[in-house]
Amino acid sequence: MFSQAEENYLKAIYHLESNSKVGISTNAIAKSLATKASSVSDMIKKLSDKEVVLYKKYKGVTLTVLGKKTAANIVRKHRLWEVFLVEKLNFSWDEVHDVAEQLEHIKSQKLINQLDALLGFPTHDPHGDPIPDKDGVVNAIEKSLLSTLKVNETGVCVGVNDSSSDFLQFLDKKGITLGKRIKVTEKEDFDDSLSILIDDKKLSVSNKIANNLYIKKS
Amino acid sequence: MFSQAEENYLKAIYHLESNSKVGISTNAIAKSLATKASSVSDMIKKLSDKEVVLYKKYKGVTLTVLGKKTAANIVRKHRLWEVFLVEKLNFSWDEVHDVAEQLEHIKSQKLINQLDALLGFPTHDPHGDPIPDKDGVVNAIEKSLLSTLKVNETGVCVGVNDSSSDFLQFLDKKGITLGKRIKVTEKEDFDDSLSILIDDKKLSVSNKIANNLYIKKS
DNA sequence: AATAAAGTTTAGACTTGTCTAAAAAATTAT
DNA sequence: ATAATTTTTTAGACAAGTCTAAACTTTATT
Repeated sequence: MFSQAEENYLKAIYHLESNSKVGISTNAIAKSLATKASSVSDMIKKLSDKEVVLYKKYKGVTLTVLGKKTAANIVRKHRLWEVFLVEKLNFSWDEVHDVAEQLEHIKSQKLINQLDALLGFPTHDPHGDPIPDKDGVVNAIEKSLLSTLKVNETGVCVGVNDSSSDFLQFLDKKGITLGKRIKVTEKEDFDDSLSILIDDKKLSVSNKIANNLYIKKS
Repeated sequence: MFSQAEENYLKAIYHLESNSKVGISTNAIAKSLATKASSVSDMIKKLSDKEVVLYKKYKGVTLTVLGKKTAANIVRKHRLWEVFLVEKLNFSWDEVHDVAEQLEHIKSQKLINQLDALLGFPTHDPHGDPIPDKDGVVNAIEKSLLSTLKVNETGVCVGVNDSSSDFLQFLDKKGITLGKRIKVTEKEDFDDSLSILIDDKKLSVSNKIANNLYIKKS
């Protein structure tokens, strides 16, 4: 059994590992959890004792098979709760994160199995992120950043890279939601902004936006 | 904002106060939370500093208006989650308590308001206990222990005094569920056991059972 | 009313998780 | 290859919450 703090560390390492092939540094974990490197050092020792991470002093940390499975299960719970909040309790996609951060630590296998069933066994959360299955296996779909599309290419919005309220509310305001088809009509060289077509309407989006919106090319 | 530990103390005091008109003793709280009197003494000082309890050394403790409202809100959340687990996730009434103990500490006003709506604004939890409203007001119904019924009186099951799995599963096995009508046909003097009629079937129940089942006389 | 028993509080210690400051190791730059 | 910089670890401290043991109050007994 893991404490909430331990679970949060496992989750952070899990997310960091998905974007990097080498061991995760103490500093990276500290940054991701808004804590200090010294606290991370302490916690890593505990997690190593519990055999969920591999740790060599000064050499960074990697999840063991058990650690990966444990972390995936926390992510699974987080994302299922997000679906629940949006689908059943009428939360918008920018409101769910903080509550799901709390709900993900609730301990009950039956709870999560039944929740999964109630929601119709969803595969993705409201931000387009895949929900790991019971064994921690993730079925990731092919996706690209909008910024990588070339002029005249089209695709469907399938996810976001930044889940902050600010960004999500901005997308809402512009009418950019998951499932919408986007066509890139122009690219400005000097600021890398894009002109896009969405719902037959013309929209201009900055490079920052284009770097945080995932598209499935089609 | 209150920690989980603080919330658990408030809830314990709230429940103890409902069965007693005097200040709640340190020992009573310790017993109810399965902790030690010394720990209770420490915590009571913190709660007193936060102005949710009134405390005079050696004289027991009572909730302030703020404390009562805070505690009622935790109970409200606990019972709404219990309804959710039974109604939406197919838990049985003997399985919900431990999970609701965790869920009651989730912090989100919107979550609980929407959950209330999803459930159709229930007034009672699966064990027949009343759900406090948003202001902490409880609408208790008239109820009596089965053991207080006289021969030939009838009533409807409306609650339990003991919510342990063992007792609830026992009731399930005997077919005694909330809403069922019961008629007392006989009372044995030597062991205070009862003969009852439920669903036109004759059943014998011990005094212990009769002392833990609430009935609305009718 | 004095004493015994029961209940309550305090003192000091321990655990978890955090922090700051300093020491040690690894990396980068010259 | 040595110096400077960055990263990581250790040491010591602190807060929350708990415990045991001892001291202190209150209540019960005779």
